[in-house]
Order: sequence, then structure tokens, then C-alpha cells
Amino acid sequence: MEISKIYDPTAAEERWYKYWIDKGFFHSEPDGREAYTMVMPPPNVTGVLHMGHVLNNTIQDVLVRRARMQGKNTCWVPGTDHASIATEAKVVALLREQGISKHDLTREEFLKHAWDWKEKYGGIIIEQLKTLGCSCDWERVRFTMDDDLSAAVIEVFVDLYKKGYIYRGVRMVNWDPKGLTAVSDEEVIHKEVDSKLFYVRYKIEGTADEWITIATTRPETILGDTAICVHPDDKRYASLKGKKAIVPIVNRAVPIIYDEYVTMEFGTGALKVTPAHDVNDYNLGVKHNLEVIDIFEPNGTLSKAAQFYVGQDRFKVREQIGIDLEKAGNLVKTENIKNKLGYSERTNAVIEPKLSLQWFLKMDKVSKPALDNVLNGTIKLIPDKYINTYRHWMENVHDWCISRQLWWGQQIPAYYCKGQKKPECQQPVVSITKPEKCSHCGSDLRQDEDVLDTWFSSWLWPISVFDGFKEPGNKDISYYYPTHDLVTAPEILFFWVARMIIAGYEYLGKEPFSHVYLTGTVRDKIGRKMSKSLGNSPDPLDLIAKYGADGTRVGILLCSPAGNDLTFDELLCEQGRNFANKLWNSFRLIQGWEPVDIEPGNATVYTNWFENKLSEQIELIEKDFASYRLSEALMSAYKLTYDDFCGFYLELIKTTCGKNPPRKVFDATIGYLESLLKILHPFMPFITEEIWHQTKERSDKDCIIVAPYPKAGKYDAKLLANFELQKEYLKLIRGMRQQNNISPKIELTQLEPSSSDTLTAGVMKLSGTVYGKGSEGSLSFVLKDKKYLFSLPEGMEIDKGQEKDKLVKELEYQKGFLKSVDIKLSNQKFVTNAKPEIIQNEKNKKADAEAKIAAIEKQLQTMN
RNA sequence: GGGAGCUUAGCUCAGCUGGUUCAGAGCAUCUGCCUUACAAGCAGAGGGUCAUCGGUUCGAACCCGGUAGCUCCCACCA
Repeated sequence: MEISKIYDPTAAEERWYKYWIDKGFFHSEPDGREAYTMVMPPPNVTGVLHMGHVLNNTIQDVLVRRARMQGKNTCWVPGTDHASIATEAKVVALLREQGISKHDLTREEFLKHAWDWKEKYGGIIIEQLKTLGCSCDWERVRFTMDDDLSAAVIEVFVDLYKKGYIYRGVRMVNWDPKGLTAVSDEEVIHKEVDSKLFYVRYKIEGTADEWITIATTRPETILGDTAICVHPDDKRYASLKGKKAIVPIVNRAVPIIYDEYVTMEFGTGALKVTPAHDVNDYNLGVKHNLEVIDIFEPNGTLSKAAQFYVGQDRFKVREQIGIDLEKAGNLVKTENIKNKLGYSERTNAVIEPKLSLQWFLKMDKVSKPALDNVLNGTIKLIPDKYINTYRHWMENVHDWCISRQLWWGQQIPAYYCKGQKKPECQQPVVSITKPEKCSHCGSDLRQDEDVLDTWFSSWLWPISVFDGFKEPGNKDISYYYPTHDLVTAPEILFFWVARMIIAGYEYLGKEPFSHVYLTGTVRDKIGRKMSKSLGNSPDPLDLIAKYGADGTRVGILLCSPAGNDLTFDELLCEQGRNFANKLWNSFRLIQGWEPVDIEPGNATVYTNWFENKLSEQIELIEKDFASYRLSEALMSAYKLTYDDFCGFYLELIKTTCGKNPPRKVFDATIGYLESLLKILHPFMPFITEEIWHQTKERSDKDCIIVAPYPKAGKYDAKLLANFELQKEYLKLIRGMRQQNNISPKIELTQLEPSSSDTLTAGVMKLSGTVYGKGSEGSLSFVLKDKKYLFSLPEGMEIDKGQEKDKLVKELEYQKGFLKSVDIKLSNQKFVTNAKPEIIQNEKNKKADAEAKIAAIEKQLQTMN
């Protein structure tokens, strides 16, 4: 059968993915084997696959596939997240396009639209993950708003409320005027921006021309001012005690208060106080019993309470009020400054601090075990530099604002009495199901309008996907929990990872996972974060179409050390594709061989070598996996295949045996190829499966996806070191052949390094000009301190170079080295502090150097 | 404002307890080859004051300071 020179991934990838699912390789049920469990960080249901997902899910798939090949019962649970703000915003926008306003709909009507939308578009990312080759258990796919999962959320809310960890209160929250909801502290991104500092003077009440000047970046909030605050020690303002200032525009008299909170050095040392729109001002307001005037509507326009500019946007008002203040003679000056503003993570709107009634979870009640168990290593963060960050956050954690003024999500199970006939009626009733009537007065109840923060459902993910709440202690949860690895982005270490750990300890008393692998952020070639808005992210599906899923996976993995950001370049995918093709062609070569029944002879040397090499490299790859250095593991496998197997081993067999290798050699070679395929399978699942089935006839379940992962055998390090020289030699000969147009027969019969003639040949630099003095027909050289003698290919000439210079330099170097060893050995401090074996080591080095010096001197004498 | 980390070849990164396993890998570049597995290939070559200044040491990419640049996290000074 003719096999194509170029490997075409498309057909094979689709075929094998279906095959794996058909044969049930992805599905897991509890059994007697050791489990390997992983839950996928659920992508937003609205999402489409981007490079971050590719990175994240490729890493997960590599870990999962390797575990599966190691014989573990592997369960990778996929799913999607309802992402309340993002999804609701999308649905609202879609409805708007259809001319429907959210406010014209009832909650039920809106939710129906949202669910329709979810059914239609929600599965996209799931299908895309399949293209990438993710071996998830698709029979277990979950959505954070599935009935079971929502029920778990409600149950947890009620439970925490009963424990007294959840409370409702008026607090200053981060208000997103675009999303029209409160967001948590973690969802606010601070950015430095250029802004203007306005110096505004307020007249002192009852005086003709006495003023107090304040500095503010937000002059529009003047309308909500209820005090002026100065430092009690500030002499400039000492005389104003007990007086009042007149707020410009609104002409309201407000008290001048004294508080140490004010920095005397900043601005004018006087501060306007707007308790409704600044956290600090709010605190001052509470302390000094100030009036609170909320001048904004939820959407960021001015409310009636502002009296002026009603209905206009806050930023427009800021401009206008500057002009108006100037006209009125209140504006002293403006200054350009840089300050930091909070932006909403989801909508990018400038966050407005706003007082509102929200639900909170007291974090200090639940966070301790989550901190302790990361610090004591029960849960390992990879890389561990994140431990510090994690600790800092956990030690300073604020209460979590868990209510959102949205409809898409789990509605808060709190019920309020409509009648309010008795004082007790004011307390909300929190319960899993809606009570019929108010137990105090018998009135009807209404449910809290708000939904819970999305993270309030995803923090239960590792438990709820195994029905750990619905059916505590069920077969799945007891078998699969705790899970093993969690692969996610560092950005959500607090949003999600920390909270999952909290929930894990709170509800199961156990960590949800043992290792957290934090991936980097995918950046483009010039270091910018890849994002849709910048348009600098390639569409992963295009990459897969162009380079195959295997090539794309290799491409992203090659540049992804744990925790470091990675600069992605499409070139890497090309490298991946080329590698796949190389592998394919190595198979083509072997496939074209016809073994004969003769004894292997010399070829045994090569098979023996490769066996050793394989063991050495498998051991190395094991180590890389153990420390989660996936790109290193891949690189080792890449070099083993490309350089050692294709570039050297196959080349040698081909040269010595032609198309008819001895059967033993042939069988061994197939075996090596299979080992390589297995090692590569987690990285390149498709091509390896494809070749696996072409090497021989196989039964339907004999697939590489479940083939036993190779184990490292014993190997002879010395033999391998010698062969590295053989490789250099082979390359040398090839180079000679090409450059001199001669064709020496490649015969590597002298595989043992020559022990004689230590320095007679001098120093030869293999990669450059050949220096040497060897006799006709032989060549010796020094590499890594050892001398080797090989037969010289016919027709090759030795270039007699500056041998003497080299030797002189070597001599000087060795003498200098000897001196340093001597000094070290005579150094009291060193000797007293050093371990005995280090001293012995130094002594050996000294002896070596002395021997070399003697040899070089002798050599130089013979040359003179 | 506070904290963490980084800076090694054109690019992306290895480099453990300071030394003779220390200056490495892959990619890219250049040169020569379409040699029957593979041009998505083969052979060869060039390329680094290990950011910078100082210190410790017999010896520093590595340890300790200073400086510069970059990144990230946290934070309620208008």
C-alpha cells in the first residue's frame, strides 16, 4: 500500500476521536483501581475556544492521558459555567437587537430567553474541546445551573446562613453601572489613568469672603457632600471649628469636621465628604453621624437627590460642573494627576462605590483550613511562588459580597413578609423551599430578587459534579474525591481556587485537589495579552485546521513552563506539525522494510544502545512529569524521537542493513517505535493512535490510549556517553562526505574508545577545523576529557592546525586550575567547613590536573 | 502606596548545594545539498561581558547590596 509522504491529520483525528468515545475509553465508573480525577475549570457557557482554553485543556489532557496509560481509573469531568453577568449581558444585548427591553419582560420570560440562548449556543465550546482531542468523560458533562447543581448551591446558602456565616447588610459595594449589579472586590480591576484634580473653594457660612478650598477628582459628587473634613492638628483650619461651609451649586450648609484620617500634605489638607459615594467618606460619615445623599441612579446618571443635572451621565456632569464652578467663582485651579480607578472585570465600566443592601459571607469563619493546608503542603501550588500571594490574600480576606442584581443565576432563597405586621416580620426567612406564609403574621411572602454570584456555584464544583450534596457519601464522591490535579489560570486563584478549597474543607473536611497547576497567560509575540478586543489571538480552530490538533497541542506546550506567561507564536505549531510528519516518516521507513531471518551481528550494538537511551530518557521524562515540567518532558520526547531515533538509530540501521534488517532487529525497532508512540501519546494523541494501528493488526480495544505507559529500565550511563561520541563521529563523516564529495563507508566497528595514545592526537574540535596528528587512516580526538580513536574514512584528510598553541593554552589553563585547587585545599575555612567527600573530590581534581599537565608537557617536548 | 518575581544567543527558555558535567537546548538565521522514510528533510556554520555597578570568595550566571528596565499581585488618600 502506498503511504503518503505527508501526514494528513484531518481525517484521522475525527475518526479516532469518535472511535475512542464509541469504545468507552473516556468514560469512568468507580472500580477497584487507583483513581485519577480531575475537574475541568468550566469555561463560560457563552465562550468560544481561545488560546487560553487550548493551553489549559491541553495540559489537562496530557495529564489525564498519561494517568490513563498508567492504568489508573481516569475521570476528567467537563462542564460549563453559567457566568451570570457575562451571559445576562449577552442575552440582554441580543434581545435589544430584536427590539426587546429586559425591563419589559418578567423574570420568567427573560429566563426563558436566556435558556433558549444557552441551548442554542451553550454547547459550542464543548464541541470545540473535542476537536482539540480532550479525553473528558462526556457522560458526566455538567452545567453550573443544572438542577442538581443549583440545588446544591441553595442548600449551601441555607446551611451557611443557619451557621451564621451569611448576613445581609448595607455596605459600600462595588457597583457596576453598566451591568447594573454589585460585584465582588476580586472582580474590580484597578488601572492607572490620567485625571484632573479640581481645587474647589467652599464659602464659610456667615462670612463675607472666607473660603475653604478642597481638592477632588470627582467634582460631580459635590452635590452629595455632607461635610468638609480637616485634620485636627492642622493649624490652617483651627479657626473654623464649629463653622459650616456652603456647598457650591446646591448651596447646602455642611459641618466642618475634624478627623485624623485626612492627610495634611495632600491637596489642600481639606477633604470633602460624600458618604454615599466613597468608602472612606462612608466610614467618616458613620463615625461623625453625617447625612447620606445618594446622587446617582444605578446606571450612573444623576438622580433627583442631586437636584441638578438630573438624568445626565456622571462623566458628562463632571465636565459640565467644572465649567459651572468656574463661572460661579468656586474653581480655584485644576491639576493633571494620575490616579487609580476601579473597572468592572466583566463590563469594563468604571466602578461606582455605592451603598446598597447586599448579602455577604463572613470569610474569616471558613478560611482557616484553606490557608493552613496550602501552607503545610497538603495542597501544592505549582509553581510554589504563588503560596505567598495566596497567604497574603487569605490573611487579609474581606467578606464576600455574594448577591448580584441579576436574573440569570440561582435566586437567593430568602423570603420577605409582604405584610410586615409584626416587628419579627422584618427578618427574612431563609429556606430551601418557599414557605407558604409568614409564620409571624400569615402574610404572603416574596422572594429576594437577587441571584448569587457565579463563583458561589463554581466553588462547589469538585463536590457537586459528583453529587456530593445531593447524595452525601455516594459511590462517586467517595471514590473520586479528593481529585488530583487542578489546572487553571492564576487570575482566578482567589475567585475560584481558594474558595473551592474553603468549600472542600467546610463540606467534606478534605482538600478538593492535591495539586494546583497554574498556567501562564498566553501572550502574543510582542507580549500583549491575547484578547478578543485586541484581535491578536489566532482562532484555535484555524490552527487545528492548519497544523492538526496534534501540531497545535505541541505548539502550545512547547512554550508553556508552569506559571510563566507564554509568548505564543504560530511557528511553534508549525514545528509541531513538522514533528508529526517526521514521526510519520519514520514509520514509513520501517514499514517498507522486509526482515530476513539472519543473526543481527553488528546491529546488536545499535539496538542495545537505543534500549539504554530509551530507559535513560523515560526516567528523565518521569522526573519532568513529577515536577510538572510538561514542556521539558515534551522536549525530551521530541529530541529522543527526532535526534536519537530518526537521526541516529534508524540512520544506522538503514546504512548497515538496508531494507532487509535481521528479524530480531526489525522486531526491536518496531518495539522502540511503539515505546516512542506511547511516550508521545499524551502530547499527540491522534497521530500516535493512527500509527499504532498501522504497525500491526490489532483487536478493537488494543488502542494506544490505553496501552501501558513505558517504564524506565536500567541503563548503562557509560555506554550512552560513549555513544554520544559515536554520534559526533557519524556527523563528522557525513559532513566530510558532503564537503569533500567522498563517500566513505560508514562502519562503526570500533565502538570502544581507544585507551592508548592519550594525548598523541592533541586536541580536536569536532565542530570546527580538525586538528590532529594521527597516522594515515585513523583519527583521534578529545571530547569531554576523554580520548578516542577512530578509523578515518577513506579519502578524508586531516588538517594540521595550530596544535601547539592549543596545547600551550591548555597547559596554562590546567596550571591555573591546579593552583586554585591547592589554595582551596590549604584554605582553613574551606577545609573545616567542607564535607569529607568534597575534599576528596578536590584531591581527585588535583590529581587529574597534575596528570594532564605532565602529559601536555611531554607532548610539547616531542613537538619541539 | 505595599509586596512578589524576572533580566542568560535574534526569539522562547534550561541551568540543582558557587568550581572541570558551565556557558546549554529548541526555534529562527546563514551556507551547501531535491542523497529512494521525510525539503514539513539532511549536513555544516555563525551568534552570549549571563541587565548594570559594587561586595563576599582562591573562584560568581549562581551568594549579598545598589541601580536601571520589565511583569504580576495586593491596597479605601481625595
